[in-house]
This record gives sequence, C-alpha cells and structure tokens, in this order.
Amino acid sequence: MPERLTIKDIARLSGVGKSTVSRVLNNESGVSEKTRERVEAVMHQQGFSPSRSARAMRGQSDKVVAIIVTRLDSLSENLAVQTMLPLFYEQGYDPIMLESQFSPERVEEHLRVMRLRHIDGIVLFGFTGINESVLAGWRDSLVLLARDAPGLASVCYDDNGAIALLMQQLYQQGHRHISFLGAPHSDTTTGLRRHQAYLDSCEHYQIPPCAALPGLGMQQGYDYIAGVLTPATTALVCATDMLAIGASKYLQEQHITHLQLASVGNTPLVRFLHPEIITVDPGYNEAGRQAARQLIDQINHQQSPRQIVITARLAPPITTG
Amino acid sequence: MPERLTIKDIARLSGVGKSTVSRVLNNESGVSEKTRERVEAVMHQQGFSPSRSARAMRGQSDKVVAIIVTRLDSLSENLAVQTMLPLFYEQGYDPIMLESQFSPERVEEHLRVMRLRHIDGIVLFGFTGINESVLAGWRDSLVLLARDAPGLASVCYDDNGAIALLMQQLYQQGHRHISFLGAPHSDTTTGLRRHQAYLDSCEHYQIPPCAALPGLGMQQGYDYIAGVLTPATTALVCATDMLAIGASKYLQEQHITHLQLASVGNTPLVRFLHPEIITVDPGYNEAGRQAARQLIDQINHQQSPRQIVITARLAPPITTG
DNA sequence: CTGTTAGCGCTTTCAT
DNA sequence: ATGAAAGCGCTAACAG
Repeated sequence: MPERLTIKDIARLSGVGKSTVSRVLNNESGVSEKTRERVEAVMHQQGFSPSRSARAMRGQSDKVVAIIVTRLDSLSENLAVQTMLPLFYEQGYDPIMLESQFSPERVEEHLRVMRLRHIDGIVLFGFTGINESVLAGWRDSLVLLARDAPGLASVCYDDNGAIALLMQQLYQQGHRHISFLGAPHSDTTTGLRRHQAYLDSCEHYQIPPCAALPGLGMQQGYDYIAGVLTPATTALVCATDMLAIGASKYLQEQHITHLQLASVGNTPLVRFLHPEIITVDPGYNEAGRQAARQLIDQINHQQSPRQIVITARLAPPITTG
Repeated sequence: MPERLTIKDIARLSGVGKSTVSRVLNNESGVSEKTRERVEAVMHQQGFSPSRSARAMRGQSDKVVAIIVTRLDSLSENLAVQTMLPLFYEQGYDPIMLESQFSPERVEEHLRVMRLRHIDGIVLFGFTGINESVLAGWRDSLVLLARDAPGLASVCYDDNGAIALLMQQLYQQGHRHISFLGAPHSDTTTGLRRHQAYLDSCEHYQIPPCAALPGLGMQQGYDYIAGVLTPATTALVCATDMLAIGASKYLQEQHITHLQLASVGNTPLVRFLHPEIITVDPGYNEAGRQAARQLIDQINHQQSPRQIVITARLAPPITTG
C-alpha cells in the first residue's frame, strides 16, 4: 500500500500552504497563475487525488446517488440506466444500484437504508403498488421513472403518443381490426394509459376494440393472445415488447403468419427476434438522460421537482440486407 | 433539511461522552450493559446514523466496491450481479456499477478513475482483449469473473464440464452427429475452452466434429448455423444461450424441426423462448456469490487471491403444464 | 468502565 | 495572493 498523499504533502512539495492547494483543487479564484500551475504540476506528477470522504465531511454531501431498478435484467430499464451512469460519473456522483424486484416492501426497505446512508438522491423506477406516501419524504431528492406522482419529479413515457403512433401506422397500412394486449389498470401507465389510448384510437378510427389486460410479461402474451384474436383480426398492438415476444411465440407455434404485430419498446432483442414487428421507441435512453439531469439539478437546488414526458418515436423499419 | 445529529448530540442526550457512543456504535466491549442500552435507546429514538464519510476518514476504507460489467443488459452477468449486490450491502459496501462495453480501453479508463477514487475493490467481468498487465496493480483488490489470469483472483465457469455435460446428455439420447457453434479462440474461455471440450467429447464418443466459431451473439448464431449442418446432423451444441437463440431463429424460419439444440447458459429468456433446448446452468448466481465473498475476504486480508471454478449443472427439463 | 484529547484530510474564515 | 488555524464527525490512544 503506497501511503496516500494528502494536500499537506502537495503543499510541502510545491512550497505553498494547504489552503492554496485546496483553492487550486476547487478551481477557486484568488490564486496567481504561476502558483496554480506549479501546484497543478505537482498534483499531476504525483498522481494526487483528494480524499472523497474528507471532502464529503466538510461539505454536506457524500456525492452518492442510488438507482433503484425493478430488475437488473429489465431491458428497458437497462437502456435508461445506460445513459444515466456516465452523467452521474461526470458530475462526481457515485451511482449505486439496488433491485426492487417489483416489491413495494423492498422499495421501502431500500429507502430506509438510503436515508440512513445520507445519500444525495435517488432514481426510482416505478411500478404498481408503490405507496406514494413513502416517497413524500424524498420530495427534493428523488426522481421517479416510468411513473408519475403529484409533487414528485418524474420522467414518464408518452404512453398515449406511443400507442397512437402504432395505431396510426397500422391504420395507414389498411388494418381495420386491431386487437390489444396490455396490463391491468392497477398499473397506471403501462396498464391504464396505454389501454385508454388504444380505446381512444379505436374510436377515432372507428375500429371495434378487442383487448385483454393480463400483464406485461412474455408468458402473459403467450397465454392470452388467443383471447383477442377474432377471425377478422389483422393486427395486434402490445403494450410492451415482452408481451409481443410472448405473443409471437404463440403465433409461430400456431403457424399464424398473417397477423401484423406492433409494440411499444424498441429493444435490441425484439429487433433481432422479430424485425417484422412495428415498434415504437418510448425513448428509454432519453429518459435516463433526463432523469439524471433532473436529479442532479434538484440536488444542486437549480431545479425544483417537475414532471417530464419523453416523446415516443416510431422505430425505423429494419432493412434486411 | 433536518440538521444531522452527530455522536456528540447522542452523547449529550444520553449523558455520556463521545467515545462511549462510539464504542456502542462499533459494538466494542468495555461498556456497561446499562450505558449501552441507554445510548442505543437514544440513538434509535433519534433515528441516528453515523456519518459514513467521517468513519471512512478515520479508517482506511471508503467501503466502496466497483462492479464492471461488460454490458448492463448481459443476461448472464445480470444473474451474477443479482447475487452479489445483497452480499456487498450486507457487509456495508456500496457497490457502484460501470459498463465496459467490451472495450479494453474503457476498462483501463474505469480502473484509472477507480484508482483515483481510492475504491476498496473491483469485480471485473472479463472479456477478450483485456490487457492483463493493466490488472497487475489490483492484485489484492480485484476479482475477475468468467475469465482467469495468473496471480489474480478469479471466478470461472467450468467450460469443460458444461460442454461435457451437454455432449453426454445428447449422446445418451442417441445423437451421433453433433455440431458445435462457438466463439473464436481469441476468447480463451467461451471460445477456446468450450471448443476444445467439444473436440474432446467428440473424440471420446467417436463423433465426427463439425464446428464454427463465429462469436457469441444472436446474430452470429443465426448467420453461421447453416455452415455446421450436414444431412447427418441431429444435434447442435451452442457455446452460449445467445448463439442458441440466433440458431433457433434460423431453424424456425427454415422449418427445421428435427434438430436438438443444446446450450450453455440457463437464462430465463431461453427457458421461455425455447424450453426444448437442453441447457446447462454454469452457475451464474453462485459465481456472483463467490466473487463477492472472495473480494470481501481479500479486502479484509482474510484471503489471498485464488482461482475459483463454479461447477456446471444440467438444467432440469421444463415440465409444460 | 468512561471521559478527555488528538488527530484523519479537507474547507473555510481570518489574518497577513 | 497566501498561510495559519479552526473545525467537520468520528476513532483511538491515554488517563482516570
């Protein structure tokens, strides 16, 4: 273990006082160009880096944020986390990850622990069942993802826009009997809003609605697709990519090839397995970016909680070649 | 912001000195039962929790470990990370996550940053191209996953055993013409070792080898399976689950149904999409557990670097019903 | 058993 | 423009 250098050492080596080193470290004004350069040279040459803990102790903040995902292997959440990580690092925050496994209790437990750790902020991927009152205490240092709650900062996907885009696309392609596979209304965003958007589009295009709301996993898609297929059905909209994958599996097994699938969630897996599915990209990457930015701004009191909605975009068709 | 309490406050509130509080906090002996209880009562009642940074400053360690995954959406790595997170938290370590994206340069960059941050330890998911000399400086505080390197702690999968299990299973089922899809030998474990194990099994069972080593992704499986199918082929072993998914897609499209697939990597996705595939579980969960344990032990100087191999196990066939 | 006293590495007055 | 000194919250001798 090479003994760690401290600003004291740097001060000695560059023939200045501790405070000057500190000033250089923090890019404060009031240091002559010459001194600054000299100190910087020594720091660089010695590969010096200040102790995080000591700095944290003086300031208020530990510069740590928590990211609570539902599951590590959620493809959509992965895409969001992927973009926020670099942002946090860039701003000097250590992002630590936690899994809620869709359990509200686990969320509460994590929040409790994070509270004790005096963490600076939290990005929480929302899901059905989270008690909003639990989040109240985090008003100023929490950003909710994929869900919104009154008084809390949130980054949401444009559920309505996403479904509308799919429906419009299908309608333009001549489909007049479009079914829907979604999640129960207890799930406000993915469940209720997307279903409502479907119904709205049906009305708008004069399409007879035909929907089932089993949930958002592969298995549900597989198990429940049969229930929404009528002899007239020519297309099926799925609220999530996982539903679509499950549905596709069923269709393959039944050798049903005439059905056009469409789904929200432009993940790499779907694009590979089923490039023929029309997908809408809810903007996972962008959501991650926005969430990180919002949280950082909130921590720095440069921004108060606000609700952000990410615009959905039709994914370009895949050109096989 | 409620002003944070310090041990000083707790000391005052419970009418003892700071050090006594500190002793209680650290479960040190030499405190009368009465005092301890009183202090603990106050701490609990006030919801007190000590400042991490202050403690870190006194001790040597920040209690932070980094987990460098190749990609956030790697299913196998997810399974490993899933089990290590709780262990790290339990031991008071903050696990922070980083993505290497299979770029050796990014790994070096991350290591550089982590060095500056005076992190306690690192779990690194290995891949082809990492320069081992870069890791030399981390001998005592790094655990390599899915790869091994001389002098470094590592947790590896039993490549040989995994393939042998699959081959044995297939042979027992009567297959005599088994092809193989793998990765190039530049990838020492997934590539070279699994291929070698395949060849060994072939020799052992007197099976004519027929292999291609395009890589480990879905697309490669899809693109290269045709090259290893002869009229006699009745089974195909894939070095990874993703290869198998790609291969399956091809088979479906070509309406080839007589081929038995087998693969390493018992991930939920494969089990759902293709329960008919015979899979071996390399022990991702166990690998995560072992890696975390090993790293923690190393940090605490209770263990020197050693190479751990996880035993592979045949996944139970899925009972549909 | 318990309180007092030094610091840990850094930031922040306050002098100079 | 720069240094000296006083802490931040905690732990670790050292006295009682």
